[in-house]
Amino acid sequence: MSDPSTGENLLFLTDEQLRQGIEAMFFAYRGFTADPDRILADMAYGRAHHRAIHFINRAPGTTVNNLLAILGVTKQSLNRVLRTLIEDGLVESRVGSSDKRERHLYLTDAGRALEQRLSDAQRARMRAAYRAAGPQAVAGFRQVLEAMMDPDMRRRYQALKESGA
Amino acid sequence: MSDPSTGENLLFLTDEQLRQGIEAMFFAYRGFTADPDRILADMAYGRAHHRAIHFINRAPGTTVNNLLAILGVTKQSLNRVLRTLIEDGLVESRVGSSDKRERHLYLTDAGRALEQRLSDAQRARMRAAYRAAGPQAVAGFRQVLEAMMDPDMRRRYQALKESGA
DNA sequence: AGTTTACGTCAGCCTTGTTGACATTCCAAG
DNA sequence: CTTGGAATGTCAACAAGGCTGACGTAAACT
Repeated sequence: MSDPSTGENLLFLTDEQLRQGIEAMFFAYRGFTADPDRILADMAYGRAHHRAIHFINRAPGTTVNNLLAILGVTKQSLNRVLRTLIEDGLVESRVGSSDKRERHLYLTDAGRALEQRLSDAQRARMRAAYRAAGPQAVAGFRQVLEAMMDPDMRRRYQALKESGA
Repeated sequence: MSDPSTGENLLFLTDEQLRQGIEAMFFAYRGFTADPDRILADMAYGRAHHRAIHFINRAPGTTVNNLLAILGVTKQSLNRVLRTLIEDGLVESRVGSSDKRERHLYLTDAGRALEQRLSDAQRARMRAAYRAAGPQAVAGFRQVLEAMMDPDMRRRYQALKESGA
């Protein structure tokens, strides 16, 4: 029953199991983004706007550079998104007080309202999935996801966790 | 210690916990796609090609319509990808024998070779994550992902699981 | 015979990513 | 004080990969 070389059952590491995990990630991610996508489709916004709003809400006053690193896109790409959000009055960009080159980003009331709508929708699905699977499964879920991240992303994730907890 | 209304500890369902789960999905999905993306970048291919190749490999002889439903894109979008794969000799499209309107899709030897390269890279990361987290965490991981899928995607996922196991 | 289905294709549009080039502003080191 | 580099913004051009709409063809169904 156990792998003789390690004394441990390694059946969960077969290629077939890994393939199923890959497909599970694919299908689940689709569900994960489906609800906010529906909300955003009605406005002139897309997933990129959602991501920006999410992380600005999560770390108010964050700099553009920091947001860039978290999102993993170029400044030009982020700038396009950010510009529309600022124009539409969802995000406020304040020049840094100590370092005036930096822009610190904040959600306006309207921005927070949209963030709420989007994250309510996304959390509802997450909550349903968590509840269906139970606390122990959730712990495992988070463990595997963390192990799947690139090391620098894992560091950023941990930092967010600690700041929010 | 336990929620009085249910007699169960529901701390794992707090908004903060859900937010962390959302961020974990985001960061992990980036890692999940990073390795194949690097391979694909060298060729003229993208993530869309990878997905098509993956599912054709997984269900050889699948029809265009079926692939469409699995991938959740329009036929125009899929057709663009499929055409290049056929032109480049990675995918073969055979007219159906019983129903001649249908095209059945197969990977060529070259297609299978690329599929191997891509899925080797992706499975390597998956395997490392699985190994680091352990079998019990993996079970929880899969449970939560399944619960997160849209019902029809869950059905398709289950069907693939059974066909491959 | 007429309708529906499966597929392909043309044309055009949008979001969101990319690179490259260049201006500005400011901090900090020399 | 000057100069180099960092942080930011902006313009332009481009590509991938989604989308809709429209049209055509062949096969199958009724």
